[in-house]
Amino acid sequence: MHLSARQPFRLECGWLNAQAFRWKQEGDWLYGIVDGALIRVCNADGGIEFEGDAPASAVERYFRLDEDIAAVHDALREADPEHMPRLIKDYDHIRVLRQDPWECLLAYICSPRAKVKGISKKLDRLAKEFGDCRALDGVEYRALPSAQRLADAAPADLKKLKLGLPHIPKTIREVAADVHACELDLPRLSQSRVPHAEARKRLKNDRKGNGYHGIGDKIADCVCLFSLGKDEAFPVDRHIGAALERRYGLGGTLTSKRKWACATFGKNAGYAGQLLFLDQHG
DNA sequence: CGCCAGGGTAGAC
DNA sequence: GTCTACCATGGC
Repeated sequence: MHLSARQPFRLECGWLNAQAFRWKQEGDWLYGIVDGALIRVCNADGGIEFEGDAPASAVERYFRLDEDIAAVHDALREADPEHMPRLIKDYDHIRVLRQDPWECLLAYICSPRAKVKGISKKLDRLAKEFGDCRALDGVEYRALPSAQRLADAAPADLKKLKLGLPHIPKTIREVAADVHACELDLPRLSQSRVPHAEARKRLKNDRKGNGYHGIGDKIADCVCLFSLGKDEAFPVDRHIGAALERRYGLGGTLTSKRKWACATFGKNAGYAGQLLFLDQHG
């Protein structure tokens, strides 16, 4: 089925995986899971072509095809006339995705001190061990496991997947249990009336106010931006930090850099960060 | 502020 | 082949 984009849009495995990690290219098609269903997508005149069992509305929402990206670009050019025009020229085809919040949270818990490709492999191992099989025209693919499935997983089975830093299996189990019990209510946090600051605080701490080990500002902001629709979130990692120092002469802590970006780019800070990341990253 | 925590991997040789 | 530095980090 054809879906048209409101403004310039082009799929590429590179920028897709910099946010969502699990899209796979096979020939002209990109395979991935949207709304629980395996789909394949490719670029088509003025938009994309997709096949699979996900509703068209879910695919449109995931890629944010109906977004008025030109208005975002206008605001960013005005906020920073020195750097943004060139970045927008090079990356006007990308969007900030709207992923499934649980899958996004799981992915970024696995992200610290790993490269994009390494994170993809960890998630593939999780999907192979615990996830359900999906198929499309003979192509098989494993979905990421549900929160319930991981909350019930044996710690040893999680540990053997080599998910990286030692705290990660325990954090996954704790967060999965809270998500499943709706003590960490991701659907609620995705509502536009829930402010970014509240969503970030909820992602970092459990209901008793104890911090989840390994979920700090950066990971919480990635989930806010890439799955909860908080476009003002500005996750600061090594690449973004370096870009801000090089382009804007910024110094200081990660928090001060984040605040500078929020003050400069306002409600579109997340898009600015994504442009800086792609430019810095390659 | 400094340091440390797996483990895969890209790049140098 | 193998040695090394580095990685969408956070906690102490």
